[in-house]
Amino acid sequence: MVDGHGRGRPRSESARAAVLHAVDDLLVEVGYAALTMKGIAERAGVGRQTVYRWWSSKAEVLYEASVLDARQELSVPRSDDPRKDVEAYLDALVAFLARSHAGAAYRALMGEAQHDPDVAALLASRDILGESAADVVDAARAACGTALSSEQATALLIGPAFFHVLSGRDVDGIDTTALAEQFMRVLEAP
Amino acid sequence: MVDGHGRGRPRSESARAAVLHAVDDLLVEVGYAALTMKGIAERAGVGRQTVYRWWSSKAEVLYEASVLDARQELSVPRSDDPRKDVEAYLDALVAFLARSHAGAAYRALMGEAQHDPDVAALLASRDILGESAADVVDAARAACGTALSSEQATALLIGPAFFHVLSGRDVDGIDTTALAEQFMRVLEAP
Amino acid sequence: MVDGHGRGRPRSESARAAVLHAVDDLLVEVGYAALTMKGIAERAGVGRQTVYRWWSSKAEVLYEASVLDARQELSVPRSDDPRKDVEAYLDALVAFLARSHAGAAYRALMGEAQHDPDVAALLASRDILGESAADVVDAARAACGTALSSEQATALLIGPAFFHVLSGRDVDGIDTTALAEQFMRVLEAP
Amino acid sequence: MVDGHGRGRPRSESARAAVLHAVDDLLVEVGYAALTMKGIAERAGVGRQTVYRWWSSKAEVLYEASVLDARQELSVPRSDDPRKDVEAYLDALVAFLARSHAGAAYRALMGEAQHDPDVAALLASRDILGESAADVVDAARAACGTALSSEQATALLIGPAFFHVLSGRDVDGIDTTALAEQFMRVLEAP
DNA sequence: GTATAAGCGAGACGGTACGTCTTGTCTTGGC
DNA sequence: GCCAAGACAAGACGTACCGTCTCGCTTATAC
Repeated sequence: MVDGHGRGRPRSESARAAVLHAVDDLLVEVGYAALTMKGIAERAGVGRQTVYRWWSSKAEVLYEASVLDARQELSVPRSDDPRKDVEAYLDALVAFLARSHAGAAYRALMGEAQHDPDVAALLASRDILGESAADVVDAARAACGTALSSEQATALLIGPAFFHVLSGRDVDGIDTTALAEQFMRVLEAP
Repeated sequence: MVDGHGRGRPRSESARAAVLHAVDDLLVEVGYAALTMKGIAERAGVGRQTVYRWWSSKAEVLYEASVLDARQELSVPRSDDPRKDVEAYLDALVAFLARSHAGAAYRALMGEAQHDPDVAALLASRDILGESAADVVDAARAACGTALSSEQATALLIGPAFFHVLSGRDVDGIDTTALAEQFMRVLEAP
Repeated sequence: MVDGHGRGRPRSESARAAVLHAVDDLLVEVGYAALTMKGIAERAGVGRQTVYRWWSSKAEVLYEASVLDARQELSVPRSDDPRKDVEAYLDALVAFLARSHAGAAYRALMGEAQHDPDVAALLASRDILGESAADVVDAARAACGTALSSEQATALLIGPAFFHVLSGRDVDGIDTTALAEQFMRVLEAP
Repeated sequence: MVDGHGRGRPRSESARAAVLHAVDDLLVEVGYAALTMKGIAERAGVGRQTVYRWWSSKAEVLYEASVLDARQELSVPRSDDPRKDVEAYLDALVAFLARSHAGAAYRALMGEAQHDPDVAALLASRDILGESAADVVDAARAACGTALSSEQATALLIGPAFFHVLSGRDVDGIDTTALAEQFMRVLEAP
């Protein structure tokens, strides 16, 4: 009992992995609406109670399955040029939101959060987009000496692309170079 | 057969109104997730078939019931000062997205659109936010002689506030005056 | 609306028949313990709600499916000789309890009634065995001028065979001629 | 290894007693239908595996917990008057079947035996009712010089009361004096 | 005025996911 | 090797909603 899980059979790591794998597959195959706890359990070859024991909703499973991927996809290397970093980040953001597997999960959860307080709380527990942008935003703010708060700058950076994708506009119409330039212009204002 | 509906009993306007009224009430009372076609029909005192006859999903009913009202909430009077108009529009936008009844319906549908192509098509059939911003955006563009396209400017105007609200951030933290200024600064760039 | 079922789609007689047929088949195939509402519905090609709508438990379905058969199997023609009628009834009773399809259902329900008050009430609503014996019992009582009440005579007639079968004794060891003679001897007592 | 249990920790007598005690309590509190192996284990403060290790079903636990006690409830002292002994036995039988704690367990198992061959075999392994009646039946048979076999006489003695109780008839309506007289009359027949 | 036709409320239909429950087994650490 | 704890796969429970259907009734136009 070194790991504090008390007595009894320990949690099956293989069952956990099978569930997370299954939910990943199913999201692509059937979409979020047709994703069900029953379907996840059956696809994972796992009892339904086992899924309910560790996750309380399909949103929670999806969140755990995708959040790690999301953080990785949204991390971009830093360079000496803040403007270039901003543009690279915007490229990664658009790729994530519009084309990535994990991004589809994120959009589904963000959507669900609009009418389910539990999902909203889940997403709020980890501000995936905000965190991913924090480094590049702070570097740009420091370089420009702007008066904008970190939160204002983050919304300014992410907002336009976020709105573009979530409102269903054509993703190819996004000019990240221009977005980066606009962002820097605001930060450089006296 | 003056109105082209052929023979047979004409559609009941009172049933239509009862359904739209019921869906409005129910959204507030039980939320989008618990909104069901069955519940709408029962609340409206209407047969379920009658609801299905005219709308194919709860999203369609909600769209007709609430979202179309959004346009009036988002229309702001024009003045001679584009900057003031931009700020007034942003105030209306934030009030709509974060505090309005119709805005809650809009956010629910926008969320649903992230994983339901039918709802996405429904929302795409009329770009409510983009249309509402068109006048003020075009006026500002004309006044500043910017190189930004209408679509770029729209995303720049709406995006930050949109992201702020949909990502669950504190609504009171939105400074529309600052957002308007940032927007104008980008448009005024050489 | 002549038959009082009010408005709405009328009950499907084919669904009712399919359920009763299915429960009959399943009792034989899988036994009472493995009989489930889910199984009945699936076997009948019927929604589960449809079964629950008209019967509240597997016991009720089984009761409705078997009671008519039971009454028919237990009815014996009357003759002029009460002793012969008594013996004929006992033959029918033993055949029903020990060898009949409907009798298996009856024994299952009688067993369930020992620990389920709802099933007990269901069986009490129609005293199948008592009713079936009433004619022959009353005729014998009239012929003998006994002091035994109808209920006493019924228990005396049915009891020994009933106990023999339900306690798991060998059915072939039942001598209905002897049982009939014993019964008549008690009735003929001064 | 003097007591034949081989190596390893010996069976815990306290666990065994706790299980039997728990099943006794639970039968009264929740009834047979709601009695579960899980519930028994939890009530006894015992692992589920421990219950399964020594009994294979709730019927077996119940049998060991209650039904074996039945023998003492059904044993009546012998006198010189077979008729009085018969009546005393019938009084004990009715009290057991209809009012005793152990009798409730017996009726539950008898019922279960009607649709579960394992339970039927369990009950058949020891003919509790028949054994309890053997002495009084044999004494009466000897005193009367009847032609009835032991099995026939047993069914005649027990059957009417057994049927009366198990068919849900009013227990207070049983006249054991009359039943004893009827039984003796048949035995005394030429 | 009398068909004909379509809409209406009601509610049953077959289907299927929900979240909970019990089953019997398995896997820990502790005694 | 037994024990308590508790996770495991399996699958039934009874409820809810899905979208469709079938009723009798109502309300129109068309003949």
